[in-house]
Amino acid sequence: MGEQLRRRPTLADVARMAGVDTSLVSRVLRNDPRGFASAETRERIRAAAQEVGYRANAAARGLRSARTMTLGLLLPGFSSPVYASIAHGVEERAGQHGYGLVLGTHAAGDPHETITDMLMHGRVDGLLVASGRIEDRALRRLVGQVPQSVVLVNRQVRGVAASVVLRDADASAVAVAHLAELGHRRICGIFGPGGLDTMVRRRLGFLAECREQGVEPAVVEMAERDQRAGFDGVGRALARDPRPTAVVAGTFPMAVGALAGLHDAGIAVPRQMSVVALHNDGLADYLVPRLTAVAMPTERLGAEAVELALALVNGGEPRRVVVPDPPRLVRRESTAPLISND
Amino acid sequence: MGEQLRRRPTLADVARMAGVDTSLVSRVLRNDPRGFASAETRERIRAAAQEVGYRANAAARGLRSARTMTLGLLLPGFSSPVYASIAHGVEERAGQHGYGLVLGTHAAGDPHETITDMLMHGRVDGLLVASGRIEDRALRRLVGQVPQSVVLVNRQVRGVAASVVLRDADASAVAVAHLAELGHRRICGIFGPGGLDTMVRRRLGFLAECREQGVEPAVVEMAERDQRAGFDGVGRALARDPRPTAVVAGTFPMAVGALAGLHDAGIAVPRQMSVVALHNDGLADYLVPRLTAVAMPTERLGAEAVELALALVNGGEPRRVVVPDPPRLVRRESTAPLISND
DNA sequence: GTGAAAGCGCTAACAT
DNA sequence: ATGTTAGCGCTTTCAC
Repeated sequence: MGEQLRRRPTLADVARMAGVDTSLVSRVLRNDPRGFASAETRERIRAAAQEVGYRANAAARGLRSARTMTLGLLLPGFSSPVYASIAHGVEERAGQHGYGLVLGTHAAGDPHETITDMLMHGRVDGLLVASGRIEDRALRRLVGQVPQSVVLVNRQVRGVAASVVLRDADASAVAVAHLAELGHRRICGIFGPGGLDTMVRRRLGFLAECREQGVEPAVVEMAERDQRAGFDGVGRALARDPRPTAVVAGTFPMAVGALAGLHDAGIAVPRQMSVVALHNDGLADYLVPRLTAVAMPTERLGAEAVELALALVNGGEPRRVVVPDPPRLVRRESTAPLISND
Repeated sequence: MGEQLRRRPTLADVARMAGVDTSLVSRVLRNDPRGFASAETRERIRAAAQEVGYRANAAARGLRSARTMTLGLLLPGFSSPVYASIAHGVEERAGQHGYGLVLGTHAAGDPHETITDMLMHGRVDGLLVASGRIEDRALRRLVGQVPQSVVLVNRQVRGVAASVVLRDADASAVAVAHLAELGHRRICGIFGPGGLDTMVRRRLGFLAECREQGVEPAVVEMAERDQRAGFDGVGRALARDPRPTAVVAGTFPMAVGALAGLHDAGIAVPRQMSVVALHNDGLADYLVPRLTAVAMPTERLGAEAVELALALVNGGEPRRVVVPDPPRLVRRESTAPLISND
């Protein structure tokens, strides 16, 4: 019959119940190698803990050990499928290491505030920044204060040594190569703002592969990278002379918007215009037509970011990581061989 | 010239620098009403804190005050637009109250583990459960252990007293009324699993409004509520005899799937079949055709859940809240007047 | 194999 | 208006 406690049970409660000292309870419950209690005592302690429903208080533990076992993840918002996927990868891998996740977005407030609060108050052991929107300067300033624990996700910034990115240039190349193989010779790339380094890499990869393939490239640069930007961007692509016969959209939402824009313009996809998205998403199979896309390992991106962050937390050196998995073409219905040359 | 500290500055550092006691620093920095320091001292303390870059240690503060200033949010995953929107509402409102957000999903692991960990270890002051997938029993068990701090979001469970839901039945009614006004007399509702209480309410509202409007209802119940379920579900709807002339999809992704399914079946929307989605999303404007949808106040749902949780944390009584904002029809291109009776 | 004691950084009750 | 004191619950030497 355990005494009924009104308050949260503490180590002391368990210790009293098992007739041992708190320190021993602590060691046993954490499987501390230095806590080699006799099998019998161990059992008694475990039973007592079980009985009162003991749960270590995270604050006390964190205060004492200076480890929160929590990682922070800073996102631009919850909406984009790419960020959802990254977040999923982060959460899963963090969980495998026994780490929890504190989430912050900066859709509304001042990004630098959020960042500062999480790291500076010691709420998290490390911070993953997966937002393209925070200014480089703010980032450098932050990292100047706590260099050991900030990892950039899907982004590189001069002066920040720890980052994980994907093979963006190769993704563009895969898209272009696919279209070239289908016979397209005038391809338009619709990209987001040139200030975002993913976009820079994708555009460079696009241009390089066009040259490689003997394809005439056109580039449209938009101020955003959402559906509307794709919708508007494809209008600009159609105005080009000579008109391209295929489009590479810099993001998945842009491709969705491009599809809508082409439909509104009365251009049939893929008969009159082929469309490829950079990044894949479950939605692709439910669009009309089903969207050909270049799949990128976004979950793994999140997972690798966690690994790097934990390495830093444990005193490792900052590194620039490129997730090695190659981008992979998922062929669906929005691309087809070039038919007429006009 | 401030001494350069290697370690994180603490209250004691600031106190020493300002030539006062730590307790005074604590009070001044928190604007504690009982800490009426002289303007001059206050300034000195603020300056010192600024100089060394003092940030209160969250663990120590949490340990002492038994408040973490953090809320937990349990989601089924990051993908669904509805959950993204709820999460956004939660984060924003929590932030307004100075609360941070710990995120947990249970896409992969055992949901009850995640829940337990967050609440039981005192990492969060309250927990918002926005997952339809966790079994009622597990939920009741959890709430039995920590009744004061668990709020169900978009869900009601017998035995759990604190919850916030939307006017689901009214959303269905809005959709049906719209279709009835367009002349439709045979409407099919495609819903997710009957075990989810949102789905129950939407189906009931659907049937009630059909009766009200003198419309012949058909109901298709799917095991999921994603795009695929909508795709497959619309196939089942088409097989009904007499064939319905309009479809109400129980979720937004289901409507997306339904659109795709109808296209594959060669049924023109809205000429041959009207489609309405329950819940709205930015994607609606970029589908072909643009999707008519019933907008529901999901961000506010999240915000209200935060309010309720904080009320509980502060000793308030659990309540069942229904967000009062009425569902609102957003008319786009996927619905049209009934043309032929066959 | 187990216990005693100190202290992480902060807040709050009680002085003065 | 400011300082003293105690202690939140845990981990960690160091002793025995």
